[in-house]
Amino acid sequence: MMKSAIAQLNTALQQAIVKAFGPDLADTDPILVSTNNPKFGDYQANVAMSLARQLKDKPRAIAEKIVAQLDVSHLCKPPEIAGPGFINLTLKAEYLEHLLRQVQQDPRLGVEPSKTPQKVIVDFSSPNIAKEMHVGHLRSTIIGDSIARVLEFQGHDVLRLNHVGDWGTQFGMLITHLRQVCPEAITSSGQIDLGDLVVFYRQAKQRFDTDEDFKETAREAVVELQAGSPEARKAWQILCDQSRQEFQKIYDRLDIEIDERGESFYNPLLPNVVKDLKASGLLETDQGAEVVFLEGFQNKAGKPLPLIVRKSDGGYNYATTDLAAIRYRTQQDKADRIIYITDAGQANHFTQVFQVAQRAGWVPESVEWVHVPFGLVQGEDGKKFKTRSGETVRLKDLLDEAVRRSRTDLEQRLAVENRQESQDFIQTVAARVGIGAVKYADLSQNRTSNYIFSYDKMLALQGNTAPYLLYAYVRVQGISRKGDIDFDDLGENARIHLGDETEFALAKHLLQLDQILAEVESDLMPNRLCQYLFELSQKFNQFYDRCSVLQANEPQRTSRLMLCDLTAKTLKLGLSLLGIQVLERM
RNA sequence: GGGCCCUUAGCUCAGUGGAUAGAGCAACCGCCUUCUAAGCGGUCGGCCACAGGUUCAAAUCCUGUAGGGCCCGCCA
Repeated sequence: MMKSAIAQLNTALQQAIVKAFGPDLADTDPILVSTNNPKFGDYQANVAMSLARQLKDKPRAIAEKIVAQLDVSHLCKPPEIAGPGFINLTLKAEYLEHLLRQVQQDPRLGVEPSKTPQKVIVDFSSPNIAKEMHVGHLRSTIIGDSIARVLEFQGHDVLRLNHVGDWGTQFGMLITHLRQVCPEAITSSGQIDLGDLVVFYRQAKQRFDTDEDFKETAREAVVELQAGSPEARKAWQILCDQSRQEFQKIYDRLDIEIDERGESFYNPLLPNVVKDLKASGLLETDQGAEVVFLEGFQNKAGKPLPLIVRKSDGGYNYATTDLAAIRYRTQQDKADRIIYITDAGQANHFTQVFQVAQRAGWVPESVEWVHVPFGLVQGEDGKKFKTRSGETVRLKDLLDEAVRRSRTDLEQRLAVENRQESQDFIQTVAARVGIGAVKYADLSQNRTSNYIFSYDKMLALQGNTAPYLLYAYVRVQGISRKGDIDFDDLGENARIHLGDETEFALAKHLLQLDQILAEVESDLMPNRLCQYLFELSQKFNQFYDRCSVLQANEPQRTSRLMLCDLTAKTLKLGLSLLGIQVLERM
């Protein structure tokens, strides 16, 4: 909504510049930005300073000449010139009221879908078969889901892909080990749970690292599997199914949808990847391995670094799989934008793989490839997040703990306030708040930096947390219950009239949703949406504190009800794009 | 040796060219006969790591330095 206001102001300023200084300046950018302080109005045009040298005049004089030609009276109060030559613009109340009215009648809250919808692939989560999901998967899963949700809302055709680690040497050792110690686990399904599997995996890994004979047998098992032996194949299938069921439990809890397309999917395509690299002349043999030498990457001796696409033992590795995936995603899926959500440590790998794909001519110019990196999850000591005994934290345990703590907080509050609530209510609120807190804590940080994980901070009842935002939403629902208000039926003549400064602040913020979503769409930074929603909640709480709603006289009462309704709808939509569900009461 | 990222208030972090750098937490002081005080207001707190450069304008862009993290040939 405010995007259109900016566009109109931009055009008007450009016209004024031309009127003042002639057609030579037709393409001048008015440098129109939001102000950082309400006392300077809503927007400021900074163009006068930038033109000073070119026009050989003082910025303030230039600003005056522009303002003399500027006609924005239908949108703004009279422009003011301040400081060295800023042109300050303040939107009129009537114009804001008009915009708010439009937003309220629009199920998309004034956010227009993209005019150039794309086919987008979001590659995220990607746990490994036969291993538990742990904190390391948390960020990819949560950030990827949110980015996918925003892009879907913006009208793009999004394919959410789970590139699970379901292939490779680990299956050789796992199958070999299980044949010896627990054969029933790989002959029929449902015999062992993932916890057992993880233990077996650990044992297998240890044997693989220390026992040469075992290592050899495991290698043979890999070959067997790759050759399609029915028995090995079945074992592999069972292991995958078992893990898949466990992953699904986590995804269900997190309310995340994702399509599995694991590494094994690309298996049949790998030989052609190498073959085509050879045909393109990029492939070289080095120390028995098939490699492509990279441009701009050097090893310790200063020689070009190779990307290995076929190991000396003839096997393929993750680089090969990723190359096959890039090719499949551009050529079969016809993706316009491919987004990888992985930790920052893989930045080199992706740059390298993409370089090779590009040099091989597999990626059209029009396709945007983007690695969305994120930092490590650290404990409160700043070190890698571990349990007290030094183990990796299982995602399941992490979520359980968040919900448990959220439940304890809630029960204490109920006791203090002498409230009686059903077990069902307690369970639902604890789960939504706990899971929401985990998600919000992660999403609200700039993802590129490391992230210090703290239950206490994420579940804090005040500050930039999920509970704070959820509470703002609940407050609106409280008004609706108390006043028996149907927000969808406020009457034909319902109008917004802005009076108090908190009403103006809230109204202007509400109208910025479209800009924020456009930013997230291009920058892929969900923390901007978090920041927006947090500020919205703050502005709502300020309004709530200053302006009584139900006790107000008409037409103020209806106007304020509309502001409440818009706030709630915006919070609900925004939170849903973060993958967080709201509550009616808490 | 090479590459990527980070360094902003006591703590956790926003802020990728515009006015006196912002939140939250922590500390201290106020505000519930009134829609859930899980709230609101206020006080305190910063050579934006350092040094140069570009610009009318730099926390923001460029170069260099220091400190921290991560990655770098057959794991993913």
